[in-house]
Amino acid sequence: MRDAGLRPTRQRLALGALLFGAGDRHVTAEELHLEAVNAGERVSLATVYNTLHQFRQAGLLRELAVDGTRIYFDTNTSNHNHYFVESAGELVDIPAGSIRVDGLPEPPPGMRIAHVDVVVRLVKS
Amino acid sequence: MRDAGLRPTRQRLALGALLFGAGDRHVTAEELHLEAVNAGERVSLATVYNTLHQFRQAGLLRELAVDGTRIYFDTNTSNHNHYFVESAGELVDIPAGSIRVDGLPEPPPGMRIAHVDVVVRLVKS
DNA sequence: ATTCCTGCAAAGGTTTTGCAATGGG
DNA sequence: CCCATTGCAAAACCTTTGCAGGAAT
Repeated sequence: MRDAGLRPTRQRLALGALLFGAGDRHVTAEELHLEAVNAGERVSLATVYNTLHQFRQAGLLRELAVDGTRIYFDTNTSNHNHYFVESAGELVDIPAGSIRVDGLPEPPPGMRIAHVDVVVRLVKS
Repeated sequence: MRDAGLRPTRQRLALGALLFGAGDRHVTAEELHLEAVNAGERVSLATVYNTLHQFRQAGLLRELAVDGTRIYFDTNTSNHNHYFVESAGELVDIPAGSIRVDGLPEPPPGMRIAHVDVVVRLVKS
């Protein structure tokens, strides 16, 4: 955390423990805030937003835009893709390697590819 | 339009003309509203939202969730993918067929794949 | 005449901001 | 002691909703 130029404050440590203490996670700011409060942490929603963005800038989280109204953060920053169940607002990892994307055209001049996001939308059948 | 069970009102006709009169487009509700007003149409933002959703339900538009805070509508409903330039909030079609996605795993039981969205995020280089 | 549609303004949900107070280093 | 960080409340945004008036069939 110091490596990222962030002071290890009580709030950041608590949020970091929740985020990285139990495998790969997908959370919204509000979900994480609720979890922290339920765990007895005193932390404001504004600080949760700040912290999530700081962690993302530090490369600890990836931001996912998947439903147009919420922002999800993913603790797994490696190359992988997602299922999204719209009815539940639920995100699930698809293991890296199982999906292969071929045939990407050259990006327009002056641009480079930052990332390729693949979202597989699921509905009940 | 009647086929979709929608009355051809002045507002819907005007928005339809803007959307489908000039090739493939990607718009947000606010952009389309501004365009309509600039073209001298009297139409409210609420009606633009209503109309976009009705057109989407009728299969005339596809909804794209690409930046977590806005909803884009795409007049091209065929199978294709997108570049997204975050700095400009700009969406560009990638021709169908140039990208191939392989190796999709089986969806979880009781679920089926509604759609696969591929977004190639571009940054200035 | 009936039913659907529109517009306005208000409400809703999520995210950001301003600024005084707090607390790491 | 500094200055980054926090918390609160307000504001900013985008989107949806309620309902009265208006338009289409």
